[in-house]
Parts: sequence; structure tokens; C-alpha cells
Amino acid sequence: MTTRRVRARRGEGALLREEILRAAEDLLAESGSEDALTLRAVALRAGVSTPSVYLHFADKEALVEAVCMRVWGEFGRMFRENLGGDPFLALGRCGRAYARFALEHPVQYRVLMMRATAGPGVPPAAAECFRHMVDAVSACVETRVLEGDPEELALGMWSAVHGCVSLLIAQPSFPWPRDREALIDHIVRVAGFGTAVYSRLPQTLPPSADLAAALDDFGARLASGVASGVASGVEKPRGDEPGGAGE
Amino acid sequence: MTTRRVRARRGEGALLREEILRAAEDLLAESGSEDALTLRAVALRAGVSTPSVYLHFADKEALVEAVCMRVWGEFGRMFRENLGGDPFLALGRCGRAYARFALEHPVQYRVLMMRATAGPGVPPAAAECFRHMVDAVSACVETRVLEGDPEELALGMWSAVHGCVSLLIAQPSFPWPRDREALIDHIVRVAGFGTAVYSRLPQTLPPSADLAAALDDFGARLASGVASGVASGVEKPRGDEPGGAGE
DNA sequence: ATTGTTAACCTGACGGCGTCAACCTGAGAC
DNA sequence: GTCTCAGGTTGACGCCGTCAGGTTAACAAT
Repeated sequence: MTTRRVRARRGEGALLREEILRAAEDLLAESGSEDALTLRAVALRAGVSTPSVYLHFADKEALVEAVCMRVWGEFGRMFRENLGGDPFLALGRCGRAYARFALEHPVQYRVLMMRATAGPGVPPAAAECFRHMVDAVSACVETRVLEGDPEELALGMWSAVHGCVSLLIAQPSFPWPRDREALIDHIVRVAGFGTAVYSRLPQTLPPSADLAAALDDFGARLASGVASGVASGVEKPRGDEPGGAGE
Repeated sequence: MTTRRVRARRGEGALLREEILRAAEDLLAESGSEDALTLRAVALRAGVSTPSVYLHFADKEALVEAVCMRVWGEFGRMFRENLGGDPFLALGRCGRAYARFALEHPVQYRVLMMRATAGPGVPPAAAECFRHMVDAVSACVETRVLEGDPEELALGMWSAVHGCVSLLIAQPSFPWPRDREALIDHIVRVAGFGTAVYSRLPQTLPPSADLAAALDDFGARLASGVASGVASGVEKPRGDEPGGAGE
């Protein structure tokens, strides 16, 4: 891609913007490191001189931000694909899809979430993405599985899933379990049921023995409810995701 | 601190290492930005020429790593201060202390957790810190509040708390609730009870209505258990933390 | 066909960064 | 006094983001 790009026709200068963005994305994905995302490297790959990038991006930060908007867009699309059906199950599907996407695109996720963010205000693509999360939570509040302010609950659940994938990406040396898929199921379930239980908790807790007993009973009741056939209308666990955890 | 440092006596060259580390820490804390952590700035602040840093650190990464080790040490000390008493309450205290420390030292936390980590293997200070987490979880497994592999459970709970503080630090523009303390309580409780509930869940869930009812009953049972005075031995919520959530 | 305008892009330079090879210098042993 | 070498310094290299100014080619008007 070192070949000199042919100059765009009049009025089509904006084409370069797309090519630069594509070059930046490719560079990020292929190198696997954000340090490789250099104005010089991007320009070279786009077949253009370095300062030409400034024709379409105010500075490097603006270019990176533009790349991030693409990623937010992908997250938004992913949420949209996973909505529908029982709200609590859909929430679990979204969480798992989020984690999977993040782990499949670790560099992009790094740049998106672990960079020092500049300006105030949430960019539209990010806001839309967050709105999907809130909507998914709201649906669960309507079925009374969750209780509370959907926005706050969504932030909490997002925190949990983000924490898991960001630690996996940034601190891979820790003794993570072999099975990443199971880990994600774990964290999604913890986030989902933790949020569900949270609003029902009293201010002060009973001693551990009583707490453990209450937890055991809760689990037994769920199991018997499912076994006795009350579970009509429940989605079947998908074949590729045994247990359908978190759903 | 621009004054030229007096040369160390023979055999005391290692003094410079401490001064450089201190300069780096101060620079990070005062500037509030990791970009300000420059070899040139550090050297200037230590009253020494730039390449002198290489007398004690292989490269910039090694210097940053050394700063991180200090932070891990602080985290470890913080855990040690919050252990003891009922294990599940201690776990909540640790989680809250972790989050508070992170939010009070956002730049250090950034560098520690959101940097592209280089070498393989967990450094000793980090391993010790993680061991504290695992120990705190193990104690909860012994009282039967939690079930499962302590290491995996600890990773999950760490993920949740880390996710919350790292999002707060890296994405401050999102509609976070006014009360950060309450948010931390929220996430710590979600992580704690989510983890407790997780191991009791059946593979398939009952429909939302039954699930909501079971959750309500669980909460009612906890509340009545506390109200009926069974709660002997439970720590009182601390005055500065109404609700003692998560504990 | 020629010219003028201007969008689209390039050249060359600046200061700052991490890093390195080579040099200096002064504290302390003799 | 002099020698040694730990404990530094000097100056340079290549890469980075950024910018002022120059160049070139597509198109409209003539």
C-alpha cells in the first residue's frame, strides 16, 4: 500500500477520509498494538503524505476518536441483533456478545475504553449504544425481575462485564481459567443475578450461616420451579452455549 | 527541583534510583496525566541528566513498572488493613477500599491497570495482592456463603469492582449517579451477592414471573431474619457508610 | 484553446520523545 | 600525589505529532 494514491477529483476530497480511516483500522487490527497507529504509518498506508491526514482530522486524537466511533457502531449493531425474547435472557445474550466482541478485538477495545478520553459529553454512537443497554434493562424492570433506575443498573452491569474483559485484555498474566467462555458466563450471571438480588437486600445482613441457608433455598426453589415444568415459555439453551448461563 | 543534584558517594549510586522513582510518582500525581511521565521530565525533576535514568532502569517501561510495583504494594497494604471479622463483611470492606483507593489515585490506577502489559508472569507485589483477594474469598467459602474455586470467584469479583472504577476513570462522561459512594456500594453488593447466588443457579431459568417471585421471597427472608434478632454477631454498619452495603 | 481559481495535496522544518555511544569527573584507595 | 572506576554528562540518532508555505491538477469561464 506504499503506492502513491491518485488525487481525488474536485468535490471528492472526502474520499480520502474514508481511506485514512480504513488504513487506521487495518493498521490497528494487523499490528495488534495501538503504538503502531502512527500518523506517518497511516498516511503511508493510505498512499498519501503525512500532513494530508490533517485535511480531514484536526489531530491524531480526532482520528483515533473516529476509529472509536466505528467500534461503538459495531457494539450498537451487536446489541440490536441480540434483543428480543425474554428480557432477562436477552440481557444475558447481550452481555455475552459484548464480551465476545471485546475479546475478539482486544486492541480496538483498548483504544475505545482504556484511552484517556478527552472532551466532555458522550459521542452519539456511544450514547446510542448505551441506550440499548438501558432499554434492555428497562425491559427487565417491567417484568419485575430487576428493580431500580434502569440507567444506574445498566451502568452497574456494564461495569461488571467490562471489568472482566478489560482485565483479561490488560492483565493476561493472572491465573485466568482455561475456559474463557465459561468465565464470561460466570460474570454475566453474577452481574445479572447480583443486580436482581441487590434491590431486595436489607440494610443489615443476617449472619453467614443464615445467609448461606437462604441462598441454598433460593437455588432449590429455582431448580424445582424449572423441574416441575413451570418453565413454559423459557428459551431453550442454545446448542453452542451449554447451560445458557445468565439468560 | 531543577537544581543539579550532588553526585552520590561511592557505593551509594543506588540512592538515585529512589530519587528517580519518587520524582516519577510525584510527576504522575501532580500532573494527573500519564503523558507527563517523561524520562526527560523525571530526570529534570531528580536534578539529573536524562540518560542517567538508564543507570537504574533498563528503559522507560521498567521505570513505569517500578512505579506500578509501589501501587500494588499500597493495594496489598490496604487489603491487609480490611481483613478480619465476618469474612463476607470483610470482603465487602475490601471491595469498597479498593474502589476508593482507585478513585483517589486515578492516574496511578490507569497506569497500573490500563497500560499494555509487557512481560509474562505476575510480578510479586501483584501476586501478593491477588493472594489477599483469594484468601478473603476462601474464608467466605469456608462459611459456605460462597461456593466454588476461590481463585475464579476472586477474579470475578475483582472484575466487577475494577470494571466500575475503570469505567468511572476512563469514561467519566457517561451519566454516572451523583453519589459515587453509593455506586461503589451497589457494585460491591452486586458482585458479592451475584457470586453467592451464581453457584446455586440451575442450568435453565424459570420464567420471569417465577424468578421475580423467588427473588422477592429471598429478600423477605433476609429481612425477617435480621428483624427477628437472628442477626447476632453481625457488624454494625459503619456510621460513615449508611447501610454498610455489601458487608 | 487558454486562462484563472481553488480544492487537494506535498515539502521541509520544528520541537519533543526514547535511546545509545562516547566521554568526563571526582571520591576514595594506595 | 596519582590511579581507578563508579557515577554521572554530552551530543547525536531516528521517530513522533504538528505546522507554514508551496505545488499541482480539475474544472468553470472565456
